[in-house]
Amino acid sequence: MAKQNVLSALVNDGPIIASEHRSLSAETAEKLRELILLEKLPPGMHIPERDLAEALGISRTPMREALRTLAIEGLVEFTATRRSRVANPSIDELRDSMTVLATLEALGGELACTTATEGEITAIAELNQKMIDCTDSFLAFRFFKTDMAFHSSIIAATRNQALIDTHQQYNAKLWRARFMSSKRKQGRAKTLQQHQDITTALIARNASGVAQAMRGHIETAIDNLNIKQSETQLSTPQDGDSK
Amino acid sequence: MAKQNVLSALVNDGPIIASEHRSLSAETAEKLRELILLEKLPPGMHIPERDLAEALGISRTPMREALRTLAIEGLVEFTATRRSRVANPSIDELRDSMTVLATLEALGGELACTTATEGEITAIAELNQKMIDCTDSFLAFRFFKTDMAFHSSIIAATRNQALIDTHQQYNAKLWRARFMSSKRKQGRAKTLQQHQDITTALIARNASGVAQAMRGHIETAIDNLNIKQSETQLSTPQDGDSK
DNA sequence: TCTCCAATTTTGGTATACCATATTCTCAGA
DNA sequence: TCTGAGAATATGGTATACCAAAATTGGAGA
Repeated sequence: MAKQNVLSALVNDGPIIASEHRSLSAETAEKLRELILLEKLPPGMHIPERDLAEALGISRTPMREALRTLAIEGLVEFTATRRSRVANPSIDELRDSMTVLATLEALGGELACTTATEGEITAIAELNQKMIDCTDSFLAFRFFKTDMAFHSSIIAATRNQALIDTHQQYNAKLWRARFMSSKRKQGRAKTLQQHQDITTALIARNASGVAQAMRGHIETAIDNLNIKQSETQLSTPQDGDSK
Repeated sequence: MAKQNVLSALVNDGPIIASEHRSLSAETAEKLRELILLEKLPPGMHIPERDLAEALGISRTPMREALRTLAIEGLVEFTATRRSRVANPSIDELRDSMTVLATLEALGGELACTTATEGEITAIAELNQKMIDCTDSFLAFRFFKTDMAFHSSIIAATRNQALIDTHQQYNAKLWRARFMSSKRKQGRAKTLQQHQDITTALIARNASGVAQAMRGHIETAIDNLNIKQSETQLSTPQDGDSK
């Protein structure tokens, strides 16, 4: 049974231990999120809840809940007959999501101009600086994580919980696409310039300026997506299931 | 046991029958949605999954899934100890959500100007006309439903599935608040004028005009919310549980 | 009468069993 | 060798049992 072996290989760390008061299903959701984003579970792969639950040493009940959670986030999708698989969004779908994200970020920047404390703006500016320091290094992953933190910090400064939640949702859904986009070294200079523009406008509390800068920033990511699409003719297979 | 009686009273229609191929949990979610929006299950009321499942004639498993689904939509929330209750959003939270909704609708209007077919625009204009016809009648509920359809149709015309999904999510969360806002007869003239402005701009495919009109429209709803708040000093109790 | 702690009850989390349907496999017939 | 029908298997949906933690209750002691 090749599939069983593939799934078993995911469990080097032994069964999941609830570190805090969090439930097994929440732990499982987090574990799955990581496995999907790192492509240990490749896009399109079928996820039989029984097998994967067994591989992770838990029962189907929390696994089902975790899968439902990830389906909401867009990392997992269901076939017509309810079988779950790792989502494999088309470029069009990613573009649609990014379009919404661009609007959410623009709103966030606009609101943050009136709600952010001086301390929060300072922290955001420091993240901007940290990214500049990371640019020339080999630390692509740290660069990316700082990028994400920069954006999330701005949204968090709005104190609009609905916006924070929805933004977080889109971030999860787009994590992989943005990570791939971020690896394009050619785009880094532009990224840094745009971040600088955002930071400058934020310090000046220039609401429309921040909104425009953030919208433009995400639209660049959409452009990168299009470039990536034409360069590598969609390296992600339609069905990653090894069965 | 008073609580049991209250819950049992919800089930005049007998156990849930899956009408199509839909799962029990999906049916249950829809049933709960209705019960919550019509305040058969009042805001703040605790929902013990065992009792409510029994009242609806199903087991806990699909009930749990339904509750998770509604929690995502914002109609149900969980306490620190995972007990579920009907959401009772504060005015501030509603305002936050409406702020995001305003942005989503503005984006929708903007996109629709390039993606909508002539037929879709015609259908939207007809909904606008239908609302005018409803104004003077006693049909507050039909007026409201047409209002919702008007907005959803515009979003649907964007064909941006991410936007459609997220918009639908916010609609569900804000359904009750918008219904209450819609009952203010004083605001109807303004509502109709704004709808007319949106329709006119849409027919002209004036993207920025539609966006601005739709944003302004929702912001009026936020204002209504504030008025409502000062008028009736929050008639919804902090805890509707009758236990 | 009030307070606080322990016993009891309630409640959510998880595991498991069973069922219906979807999917896959096998092999007879062309 | 190919096709298709039926058997065998896989898979998701639901019900149920049990457990640990939370909430409630009741009563002893001040």
